[in-house]
Formats: sequence, C-alpha cells, structure tokens
Amino acid sequence: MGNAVSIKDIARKFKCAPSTISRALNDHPMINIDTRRTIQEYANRVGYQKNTISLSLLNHCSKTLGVIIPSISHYHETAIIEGLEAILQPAGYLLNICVTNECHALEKEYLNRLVANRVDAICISLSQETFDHSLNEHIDQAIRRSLPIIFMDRFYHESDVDRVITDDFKGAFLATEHLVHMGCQKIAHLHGPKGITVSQQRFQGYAACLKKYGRSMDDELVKQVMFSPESGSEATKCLLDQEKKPDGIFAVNDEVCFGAMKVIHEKNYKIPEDIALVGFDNIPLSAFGPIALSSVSRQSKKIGEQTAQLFLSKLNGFLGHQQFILEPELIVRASSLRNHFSKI
Amino acid sequence: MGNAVSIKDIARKFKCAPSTISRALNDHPMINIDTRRTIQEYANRVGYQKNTISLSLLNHCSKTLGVIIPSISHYHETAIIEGLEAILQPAGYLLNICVTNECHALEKEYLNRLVANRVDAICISLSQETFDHSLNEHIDQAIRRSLPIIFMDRFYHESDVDRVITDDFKGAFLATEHLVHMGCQKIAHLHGPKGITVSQQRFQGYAACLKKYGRSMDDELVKQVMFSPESGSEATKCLLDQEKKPDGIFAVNDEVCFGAMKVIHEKNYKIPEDIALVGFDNIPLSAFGPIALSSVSRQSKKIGEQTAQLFLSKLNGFLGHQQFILEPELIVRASSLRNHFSKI
DNA sequence: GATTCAATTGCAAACGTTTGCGTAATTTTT
DNA sequence: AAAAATTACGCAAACGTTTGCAATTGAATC
Repeated sequence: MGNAVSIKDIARKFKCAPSTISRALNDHPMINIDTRRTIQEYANRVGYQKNTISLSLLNHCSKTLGVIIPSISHYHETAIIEGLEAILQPAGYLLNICVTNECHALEKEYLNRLVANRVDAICISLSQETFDHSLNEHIDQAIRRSLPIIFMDRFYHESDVDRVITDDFKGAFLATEHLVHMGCQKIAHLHGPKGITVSQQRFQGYAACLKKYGRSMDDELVKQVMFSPESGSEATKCLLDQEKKPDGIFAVNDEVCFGAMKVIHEKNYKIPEDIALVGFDNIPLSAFGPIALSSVSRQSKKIGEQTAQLFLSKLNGFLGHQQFILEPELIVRASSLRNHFSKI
Repeated sequence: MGNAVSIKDIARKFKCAPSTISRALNDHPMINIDTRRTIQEYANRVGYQKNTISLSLLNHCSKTLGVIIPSISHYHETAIIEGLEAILQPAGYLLNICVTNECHALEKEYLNRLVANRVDAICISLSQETFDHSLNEHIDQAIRRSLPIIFMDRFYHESDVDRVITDDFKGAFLATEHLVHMGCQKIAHLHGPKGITVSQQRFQGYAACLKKYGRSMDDELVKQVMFSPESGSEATKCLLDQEKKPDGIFAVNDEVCFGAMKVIHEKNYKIPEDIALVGFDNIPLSAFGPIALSSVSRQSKKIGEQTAQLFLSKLNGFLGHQQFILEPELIVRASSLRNHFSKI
C-alpha cells in the first residue's frame, strides 16, 4: 500500500522531471522514443500502476458510480446491477454499491458518503422509510449541487428528475386481466409494503382492472405482505381461512407467490383449478416451482442498462431530464393457465 | 459537480487561510470558538461536503474495499455482500463491487482498476476461467505489492493467503451421509462446473462418504451441471432416462435441485419416496419449493462478516495470514426425510 | 514598561498526476 | 554562417485537504 511506486519515484531513478515520466507512460507525442521505451520498460518491471485518485482530484471525475438500493437479496436488484455493469464496465467505470435495508438513516448516510467520494452520479432506488417520512431533503440537496441523480423503480418526484422505471401499473393490470380472462371471479391481491411506489402502482393496476370489468374491490381480498415467501404464506393463510375465499391471486412478487403456493397445497386446493396465481418479476426459479408460475416480467436487467445509458448521455452533455418507462410482459405458465370454459 | 464548494472557497470568503477553515470544520481544539461557529454555520448553509478524494491521496487510504465475484445472481453471493456491508458500513467503508461473469480477462481488468483506485483491500472469489488457465499472475502481483487480498470461497493457494471459506467437503459429506441414512442405495451427484473449488470439494465429500459406507462410485450417477435450474433439469432427465436410476440425489446447489424436482415430478416419481433430494446453500426459497428442500447451509452472510473482520484485523496491524473455515449445517426438510425402515 | 505566556491564525509542504508554457539543444532552412 | 524551426525536456501550478511549525496578537506577570 505505502510502498506503491509513483511517477516521482521513477523520476528520481532517472534523474528527470515527473512530467517526462508522465508523458512517456501516456505515449505523449513530444517524447523521445528511446526515453519512452526505457521508462515504460522500467515502469512495467517495477509494476507501476497509475494512481487514479490523483486524477480524480485533478479532473473532478472519479469514474465511479454510486448505487443505492434498499435490498440486494432479490433477483430484480441483482439483475439491475448486472445491467449497470454490462454497460459501465466497458466505459471504465466502477460501482459503489450501497444497501440501505429500507432504512432512511442509512440511505442518508450512504448518500453523503458517496457525495464525499465525488462519485460521478448516483443511481438510487429509495428506501421504504424515505417515503413514509417524506424525508427527501438529502436527495434535494444532492440534486441542488447538480450531482446527477437517477431514480430506478422507486422515485418521489413527479417530474424534473431522471428515472428509469417499469410500468408497474400496466403490469399489474395485465396480470389481473389475465386472471379475469381465466374465469376468476374473486381475485385477491397480495399488496406489497406500504409507501413503496411499486406496491402502490401494482395495487392501482389491480384496482383499475377490477373496475374495468365491473368487479367491486373487496378489502377482505387485499392483504398486506412483505417481499418474502414467509409473508406470502401468512397472508394466504388468512385468505383461505376467511369466509370469502379467492379463486385467483395476484401477488406483488414471485417470492410471495412461492409462499402462497405452499399454503394452497397444504390446504389441498388445486392450482390453477381452484386458485389461479400470478406473480411479478419473473425470477429464474419461477418456472421451477411446485407449479410453473405465471409472472409479469419487468425486464430487470434492462432497467440497469437503460440507467447506465441515461447516465452516459448526461456525461455527453445531454441536459434535459429523461424518463424511461419500460414495458412489462406477462409470462403465462401453468399456475394460471386453465381452461376457463370449465368454470363458466 | 464542478461547482462543489471547497475549503479554499470558504477561506476566500472569510479572507483567512484554508487551514483555519479545516480546523474549524474538524473541531480542532486550537480554534476560536466564535470563528468555529461562524465558519461551521456558513459551511452548513452552502452545503459544504468534504472531498474525501484529497484525503485518500494524503492518507494513502481510500476507505473503500474492492469486491470481485464471479456472479451476483445467487443468494450466496448477495448474502456475502450483506455480511460485508453489515460490518464495513459502520466502519465507514464503501464497497466497489465487480462481477466477472466467470471471465478471467474481466477479473484481471477489474483487479487492475481496483488497484489503480487504491482500494484498501480486495475480497475476491476467483472466476472459473482463472482456474482453468492457471492465470494467477495478476493476483500474485497484487499480493506482491502488499495489497491485502482476501479469498472468499474460491482460492488457489494452499497456504500463505488470507481466506474465508466453508468446509464444502464436510457439507457434501453430511448431505450424502444423510441420504445413506435415509436408505438410499444409488446416490447420484449433480457435479458443479469443473475447475471451481467448491464443485470439486463437494464432489470429494460425496465420494469420500460413499467410500466410507462401502459404496462404489458410479460414473453414470455423476452428471455435470451449471449453477442453474435449467441445467439441473437436463442432468436429471439424463439420470432418469438411463438404465441405472438413482434413488437419491445430492446436487451442487439448490437451484439445480429445483430443476431436478421439476423433472422428477414430470416423470411421476415421488420425492422423497422414490428419490430423495439434498441441495446446497439453503436459499430462502428452499423451504417453499414443490417439496420443502433439504439443503446444506453454508452461512453465506457469515462469510461476508468474517471476511470483513479479517480485513479490519489486518488494518489493526495483524500481520500473519488467517484462514477461517466455516462449518456447514445440514437442514433436513421433506425432500429427503423418509421413514427409511420402509425401504429396508 | 519590559517580559513571558497562551491563544489564534498563517505558511508551506505533502499526497500523485497532468499540462501549458518556457527553454535549451539540435536540426533544418535560407 | 546566421536565422528559423523543430524536438525534447523542465518548471510550476493545479486539484482539496491536513498538519507541524512559525508568527502574530493580546493579555498577564514581574
């Protein structure tokens, strides 16, 4: 660490100025060809590695992106990271990844640290608590100092920001409509954590679809869950224990669906005949559950790629705010595919 | 970005030296209390944020860790990251996470970039290709410049390195032994990608257990897979189509098991009666599959935590190399739990 | 009123690199 | 052979911050 060889060290060795070394190593045209060869050979031999920290200081550009996400334990988030890296690695960038665990204080702490580290931009998916408390001052402040902030999935401003999101409303609508088409009469919804944009949007899409088809929304058929299978099991138990039982469930994500499937099986209901099931995210395991799970794909990796490209376009001087809304796609599998004529 | 206010800016404003501002902002004892208050208030008002890049340059310490992993799409890897952050966030560190996609060239590229960025240490899980080609020069070089390198899971040196791993051999042994105890006579193994330490170790554990119980190892019962459910399905199809069919399967990880379960069901075999199944990693969904999946937990998060603590101990001057081998734990669930007396 | 002491502040170097400008040395042109 | 042009290198500043040391100020002591 401390013994890293620097340009100054090499300059001392050759009794010349650091600028000469710099020019030699960077193939500057105004350098003697022999000097260059000699210096490069020596640098290679002693394992010289450029210190990009000094360059960051000089150029006001760290070639690093901050990524703030509430969690990293789901397919969606890791796919976003894969998408970001796919575009940004070739561009020479590194990613500072910060996981907030949905905690507002941590989000604030991380954001400040990233700003202090002078990352070139921050890609953020807001924590749940940041919504609940409407504590967005730290974000506003970052935007005010004209640090590029790009929202992924979860945003709080209606406009005037850069963001890349999926049309969760539409995805939920498609899923619910599919259940309607499959002949479901009582469609339940496993509603994601309150205050999170995607939860709300998916609920709205669900509600809008019910309305379109003249179904009344029943509070008893809407249960609150976390993004975990355990939570899905619990909520489904409630649904199946109550008088009004659903014959279709649209859940906020696939993990919740896995939890639901477990309970549905245990109670000896058949999927999809008794209860049809649609999830969200299209996780890799969705096709490998007890029953292949129908799910709404939200192009998770594409979100990362698009975010990265949005950032690069800002680097190239694109000034206006950009908003990308990705199209969700319903993937129909066995968990919801039934011959609905048999039910009519 | 360029308009970030610096200590020099504030110094100009107050017509004093930058050192005074620095002392005021850092609550240095040798500063007038009123000056300090005034300066701090002003700094707050204009949103001054320390530039840690200059500090990194000064202190030869970036408060950043490099993390190089072959993939980020499995529970194990994300849990490691969670473990790292749990310890390193409170210590003021940021994580530069690099995903190599098992590609040696990318691993090398990322490693150089991290070195250039003067991260304080690098936690690495080697790519598959790095094994195949024995191209470890980049690692050796990094170690030679006395940059702390900590291996996670996948290492290449036998000693003289810092590493945190799970006892994969033992985990595999436990899993296989459990299948033996459950009365399985023909235990198959779905072998992970070649050249990866954990694949080899798990295979060794499987083989050692068979040997202990006097079973001969049958090449027909060992199939090569990738770490995906699709691959698990394919290999299981092979197993079930051949003459010699298994009555127990130990798979290199849980995703592979999900793929196996799918095929086993399709072919109308019963789990665990006809075929008992044990996986590895104990992913969150393992308990929520078609049949609750038995699995070997390898304390993924703990690996991250232990790695972080190993790093911190090196910071505090601990010089020797440390090796932590974490204990795996067999979690028995329905997929392997059968009344084996019925089979004897 | 001269001396000592403490309290504040300024100065300058350092971290590693790049780059515009100046300058010496060498070559080309007239 | 003198003038002009070219080549190759050095100098110094800059990026933002900290810190040991020197300097200044003012008050307190003799």
